[in-house]
Amino acid sequence: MMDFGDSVLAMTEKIPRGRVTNYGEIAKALGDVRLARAVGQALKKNPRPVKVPCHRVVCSDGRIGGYSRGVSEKIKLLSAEGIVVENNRILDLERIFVSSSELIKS
DNA sequence: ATAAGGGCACCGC
DNA sequence: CGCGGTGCCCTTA
Repeated sequence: MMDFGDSVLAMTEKIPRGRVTNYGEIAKALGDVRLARAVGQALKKNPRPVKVPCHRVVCSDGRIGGYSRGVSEKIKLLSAEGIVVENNRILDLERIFVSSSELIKS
């Protein structure tokens, strides 16, 4: 059960510290970009805090997106990793962005 | 089994 | 560039 969600969590865990990705990439890594929403659901459900850096997952447009515990907290976590967030937006997104290929790679 | 919601992505205006 | 509407998948009630 929760096979899908588990996969999502696994991908999320593979996101290096100080880097971020978007739901779509994770979805693509799982096979389809349309799974993006489902991905968000999986993270929202309640992954394993700290073990799964769901805060490193943002929107495809570079927006912070949402966060179960509050966007503010998410931004705080990102900042703590050196990720610059301005106006609910990630700066230098492409610089820290992790492609689906990277996620698929183990 | 059916219905509704959700941490989205994409296209069009 | 910004906003709004639509479509997909999965999960929970």
